[in-house]
Amino acid sequence: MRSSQLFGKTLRQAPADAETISHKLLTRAGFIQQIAAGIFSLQPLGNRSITKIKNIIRDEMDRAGGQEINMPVVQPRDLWVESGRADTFVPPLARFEDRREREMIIAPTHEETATAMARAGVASYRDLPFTIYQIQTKFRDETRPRGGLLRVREFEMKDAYSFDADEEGMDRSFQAMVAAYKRIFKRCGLDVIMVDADSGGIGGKDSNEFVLLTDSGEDTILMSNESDYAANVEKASFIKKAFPIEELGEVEEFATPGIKTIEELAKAEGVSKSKTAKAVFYSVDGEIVVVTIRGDYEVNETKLRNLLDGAEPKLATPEEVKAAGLVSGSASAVGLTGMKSVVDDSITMGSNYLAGANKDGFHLRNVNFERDFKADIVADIAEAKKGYLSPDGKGKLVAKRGIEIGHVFKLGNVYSSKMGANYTNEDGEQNEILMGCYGIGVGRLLAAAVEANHDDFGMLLPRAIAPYEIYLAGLNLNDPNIAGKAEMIYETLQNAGYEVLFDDRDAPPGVKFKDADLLGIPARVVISSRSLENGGVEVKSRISKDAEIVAESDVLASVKALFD
RNA sequence: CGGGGCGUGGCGCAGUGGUAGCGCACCCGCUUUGGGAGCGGGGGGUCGCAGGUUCGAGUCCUGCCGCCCCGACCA
Repeated sequence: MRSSQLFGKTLRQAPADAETISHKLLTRAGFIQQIAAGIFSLQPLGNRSITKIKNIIRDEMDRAGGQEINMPVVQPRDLWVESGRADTFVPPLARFEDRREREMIIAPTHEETATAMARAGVASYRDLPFTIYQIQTKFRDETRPRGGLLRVREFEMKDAYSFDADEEGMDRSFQAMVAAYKRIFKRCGLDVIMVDADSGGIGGKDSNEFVLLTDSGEDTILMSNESDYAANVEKASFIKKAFPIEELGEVEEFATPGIKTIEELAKAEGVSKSKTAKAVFYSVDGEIVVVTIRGDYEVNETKLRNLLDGAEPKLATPEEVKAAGLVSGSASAVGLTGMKSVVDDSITMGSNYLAGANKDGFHLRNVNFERDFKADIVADIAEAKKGYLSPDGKGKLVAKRGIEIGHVFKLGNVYSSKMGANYTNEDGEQNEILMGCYGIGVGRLLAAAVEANHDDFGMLLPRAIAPYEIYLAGLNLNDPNIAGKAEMIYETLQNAGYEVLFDDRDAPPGVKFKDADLLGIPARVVISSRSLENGGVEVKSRISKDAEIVAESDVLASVKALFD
């Protein structure tokens, strides 16, 4: 490709509203164009990188036994009613009516259609297992897109779905995808780690995220400083501090004028926060749920939601608290009736707590679980934080930021049971197909690659996903000698199979060098009067400071050596 | 959805009531060619939209829209 023909110009300055490195560089380099919040077009260079990423993904999906399919973006809403997600998916489905007034949606993901495909195509265990995948557009009307391609509303995702007859098969299919994912990220030059994750709105039991650790990421990852334990904060657990159970004291009310928080209470009584039982009130589908957790921990709302069968817990508003007859600042589960009670297991690891008296300006001493208040559910709903003990007993947790590039789920029968995706087993009985699903955000992967690989001058894309492999710059092409030789080298490199961007513009050297650096093309070849005087052609890697001069006849060998 | 910020030429910005400007980019010519060149000439803007105040609005007021950041939320 000749620069003079290339559509898309580089920008000297990034648009003022670009904040993250990848957004700035991808825009300046002419890879992407923003159309609306979270909606982008790909220009030729960006499209080439994306195409390369997609081809790597296809290659590895195929190698892992996947079969490529294609499912529609526009779907009847009925399909989502079947799965139960029509009204619960977050963000809400984008919907419209077609000309026959049928309710349609724009798909944010494709579990429903994939399940429908399997349901139609599978009759017997002999038809299983298989894995299908596509690279397809999704639309999610996020409230807050951010960071250029990092978080968008419309995006291309590689989504794969596995279908198996039994648990062992499902696990095998899952592991095959995990292995493929590791290869994909490695080939894209990304050092990605796999962490435990919450499965959120997709459902299923186990899920793992593939995360690139970087400060520009929006996810918080907790990992052990001594073992390979790593989890998204939504999922992360830890070993809670346990205290000896004392002899249970008698409940005693005392005045606490002006005391509204756990901190104030603990301080006033001269005890650690772990000696308090904190009550937090949530509104869940209009019902008040009281959550009790030891004062030294905080509630993880994702864990709470999972306990409440996926219903969205929202902190109760002051009005709701009041309407329920609760006294904020002095509330506790003691003596409360008619509302659901959830207790974090930290409460069972201590005794004789301080807690609210449900009376303005008063608290209680020696409050104990079971004796003084009960729970409908006792479970771990505490948020892990840095410094806490790793759940595997090895080391402490440290917190890092990361970008979630991929996510894999063991879905089990979540969709097949609701949508009736069954097969006949060896004994002639009907069984539910067990599924897994596996996603990679393609554009986000590119953005992450830029976040991970750049310097002050521009991108440093790995060869596998750079739009071109070689940036060929001829300086002073008005000189017919240089122009002629540059054309010959262009021919030679292309004939050898390299993807070459030939900067044939009538521009000063500085402009060409700056563009070469900005675009992050891994190799640069320069021919100029100076290089010719020095004995030929200059060959330089994007990442190295120095160039080497080689004879014209050795360009090919030199480039090859540089790539090896 | 809560908080904050910003909308003036392709990009970056200046312009606090009186003729819409600057840098880069773009077009033409000449010169120049190793890190975003020099000189000369030129084109391009309903100042986000709609109302209002005023003799007069990019500038003041009201409403709306869009975009960005933080938070909430999020396969």
